Amino acid sequence: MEIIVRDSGVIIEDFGNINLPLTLDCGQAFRWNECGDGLWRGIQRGREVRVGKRGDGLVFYGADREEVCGLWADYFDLHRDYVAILKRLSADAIMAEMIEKNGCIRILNQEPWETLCSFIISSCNNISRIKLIISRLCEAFGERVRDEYTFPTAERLSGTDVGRLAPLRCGYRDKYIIDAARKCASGEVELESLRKMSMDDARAQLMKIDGVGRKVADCTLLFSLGFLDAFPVDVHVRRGVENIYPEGLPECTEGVSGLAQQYIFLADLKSDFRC
DNA sequence: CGCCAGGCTTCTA
DNA sequence: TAGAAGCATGGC
Repeated sequence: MEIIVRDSGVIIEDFGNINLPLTLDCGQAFRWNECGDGLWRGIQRGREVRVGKRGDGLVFYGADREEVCGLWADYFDLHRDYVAILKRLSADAIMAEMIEKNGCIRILNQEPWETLCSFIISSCNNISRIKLIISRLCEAFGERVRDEYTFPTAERLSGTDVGRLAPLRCGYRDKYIIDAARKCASGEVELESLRKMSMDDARAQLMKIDGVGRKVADCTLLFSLGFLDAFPVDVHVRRGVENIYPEGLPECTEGVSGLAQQYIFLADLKSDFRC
């Protein structure tokens, strides 16, 4: 991975094919906001950064070289060979068309607790309101870092009660957030240990939490724990598969179906995504 | 007013 | 074991 430090920015070469808005602001992560000049501001694991594309590379502002190579390269899944994966997926003509038209969507490696809690909030909800509730959660219970707030830890939330979540206006999901916080903080569910389990075992652990069913569990496995073959099915993916692949997913998606899922999800979410 | 949103739990047959 | 009802909220 070639790194260039220039003009207070840290540039990683060769990842300029990433589609930032589709990766950061289309239902996978909920805390990125465009801040002008094609840059996106976000915060992860307590570190705030601005990221954008510069020519053939990705540029980061507000982080030093070490943090970019460590935290952010992992977050953007830069150690995985997407050129090879996208080439493999392109064996299917429709996948090839969606990839050609929309570029490289990367599957993020987000902090697991933030991901789990965010997708508990996502249930039967729309993306703009999910973002709103999460921003209120962070302002109320997180810690201020420059222009952003950290995502509150499970430990922090396990010490509060359902009543104090009322200002979030998150509806019936409040009790699920508290249950998840208590089970994760107590170690009844050990999120980090899920990485080395089989996908089925890891999913079963997550589903011990109230408000976590198959879909929320699969989002957590895919968007934070490195299970690229997790395939969360929501209303968009169900409809997208019925429309695009009524005979079932093509064979080329095996092992990387989570990434294919994201293209299918967006195809249905944005009706103008594919054609 | 009704319908929908990156669902889940509980009840019922 | 499958299917429906109920659950909060807000945009359209």
